[in-house]
Amino acid sequence: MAGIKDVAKRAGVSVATVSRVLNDHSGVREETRARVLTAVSELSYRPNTLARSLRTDQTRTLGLVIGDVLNPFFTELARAVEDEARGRGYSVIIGNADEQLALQDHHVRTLLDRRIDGLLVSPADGDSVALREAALAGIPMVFVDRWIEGLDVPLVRADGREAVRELVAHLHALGHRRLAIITGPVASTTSNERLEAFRSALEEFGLPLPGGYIGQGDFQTASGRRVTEGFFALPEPPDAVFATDNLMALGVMEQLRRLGLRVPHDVSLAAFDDIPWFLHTDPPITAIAQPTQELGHRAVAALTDLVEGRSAGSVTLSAHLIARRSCGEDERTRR
Amino acid sequence: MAGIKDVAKRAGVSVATVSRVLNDHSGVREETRARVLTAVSELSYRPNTLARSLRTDQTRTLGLVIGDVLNPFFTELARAVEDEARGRGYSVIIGNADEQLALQDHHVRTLLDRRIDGLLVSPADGDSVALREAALAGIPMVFVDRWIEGLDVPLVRADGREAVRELVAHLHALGHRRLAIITGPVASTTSNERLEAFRSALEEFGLPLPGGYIGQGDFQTASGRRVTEGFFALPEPPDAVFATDNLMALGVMEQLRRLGLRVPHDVSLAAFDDIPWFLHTDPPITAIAQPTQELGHRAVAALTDLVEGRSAGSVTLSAHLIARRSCGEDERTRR
DNA sequence: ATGACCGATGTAATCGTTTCCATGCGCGGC
DNA sequence: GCCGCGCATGGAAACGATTACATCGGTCAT
Repeated sequence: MAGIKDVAKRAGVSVATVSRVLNDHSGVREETRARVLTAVSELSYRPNTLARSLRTDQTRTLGLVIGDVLNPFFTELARAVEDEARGRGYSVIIGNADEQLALQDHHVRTLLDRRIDGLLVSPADGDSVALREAALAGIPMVFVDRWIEGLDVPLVRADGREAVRELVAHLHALGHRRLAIITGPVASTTSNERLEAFRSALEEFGLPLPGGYIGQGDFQTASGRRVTEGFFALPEPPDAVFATDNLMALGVMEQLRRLGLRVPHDVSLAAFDDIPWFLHTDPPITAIAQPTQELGHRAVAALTDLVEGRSAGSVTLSAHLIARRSCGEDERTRR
Repeated sequence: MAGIKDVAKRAGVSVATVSRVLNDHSGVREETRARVLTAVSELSYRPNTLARSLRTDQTRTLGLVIGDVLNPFFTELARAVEDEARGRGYSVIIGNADEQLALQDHHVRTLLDRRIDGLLVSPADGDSVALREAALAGIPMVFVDRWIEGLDVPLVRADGREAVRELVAHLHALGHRRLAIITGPVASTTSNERLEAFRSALEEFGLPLPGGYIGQGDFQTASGRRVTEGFFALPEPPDAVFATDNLMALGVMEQLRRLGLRVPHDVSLAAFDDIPWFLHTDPPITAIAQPTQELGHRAVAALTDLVEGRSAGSVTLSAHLIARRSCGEDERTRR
């Protein structure tokens, strides 16, 4: 593979000059620049980014660590992040944590070893040594969607609390009184926020939230199945289930089908995170939608601010309820 | 950030020795090795992969360019690829082509600029200059799922032809006679294979395939909507539609809903690529399933063979039909 | 006693860039 | 006619690792 020296030789100039035209610095005679450019294209020379980054100490690359690449919410986020980053002249390297702390930390370290300029992360549950160290070491870093308490890192997210309250009101209006929730991992910030909002909305409506109606999930499909199985082994199963992400809602549907239960006839279902398929499921699923793309765009904006030496603050957007038929019929959903 | 020199200084040895213990070369006294290791952890030193790769001319990184990150088939593939690669000591950098030739080539070049050791790609439609050059330049490369004619690059894929024939037989048995297909981009190899298999199966069953029943899509949702709109503007619309990927099937459903048409009552629907949601749609969708994970694993195996100097051959797996209710009821699907 | 050899370590070249500094040249002002 | 200046360019030192080769004691066979 041709290097800058080959280009220099062919153009009859020094490597310094080649570098100058490549990074279009001023002060190169037009004719020289042209000679270099032809040499570049004749050799189809491409600069070695490794060498370049080593020298300049910047990679123009952002790392993105997501919870689960099989979760449509995260892929939509990743798509938005990559688009925005590309527009700003950055590449993105995605790490999929598969909701596992160890795998997340593996990716964080790998990305740091590559000397990425900044890190965008939606941290998994638990205390991440790698992230804590990175934050302390001053790596430009922004949390998106999920976060870790006690770290001074800007956060871009959607506040789902009001939408959860709306959801509870919606379920209550439809006559449901035994509402259950499937949470994410214990220490998950988003899941806890959703649980707290759920709990306080139930209180507001004078409804109880027995321990048995709080199912411990992990944001992945299988846990939705498992928790649902538990719910329906209860002497008095819930009459509505709220899954705090879309993959667990899928698990719920799978298990209900296995149990021969119908939505919303036997039980209602709602999910956090709206995805295109929710419109076409049987029945269409009521969901809380986040402005996923804007989340991605804003997160990249914040991160590049940090990377380029500007300061960045947290951003909170809002989520909203999209009522469909999975919680029963009312005047809004019947059509 | 600490460098190898700092470690050397702290351990009271030369950088060469540090490097030796880091890459566990033999011939370092046990006590020296221990001293180095403590220095490493005290400084929490991590080798700079840029420098390392520059020197050794290998990155232990594979590039993966997929058609569309929003397509569950590709994310499942990406997941499998990353798993397998990690097991073999490689990282993966994903590039999302969004089904656009230009974006695909952008990613291919970016990956090559990063000096990845090998490239796994599911090429988009059309003549890719970047891929052609890479193949000619001898970059270790493997195609997965899709391919480009005329390039001598191993291919790992599933042959869908038999399954498509099965699908047509299934539709025919259910009484459908006006079968339509939504293809991918014109030059897409997989889409063409599916179209040809469809056409010859129709022939076998004595059914016509009028031009109006061949809808030109692009593997993305919007094209499914658009083509469906066209089908139902025809004087005699089809009674069954076969979408050659899952995203276009989603588009079909969206448009049918808009038109107030029901599946399978008004029209049947089947898709290539099975995804978990197809079980829960209204009605569940008949699909042709590929062994996606195995595709990913085998592709990585082939690519690492190439990278590590062994030879690699193409692999062809098979796909199979999963009949559900979206094509109407028969004894297999009723339960 | 001597030289060959071996094991443990250090020195320095190298990978492909960028960039600081030096150099050479032409030109205008005096 | 000389000085100084600016412009275009080149030389060489980094960046942080790996690794071929040199070095240096010490051991052992002769």
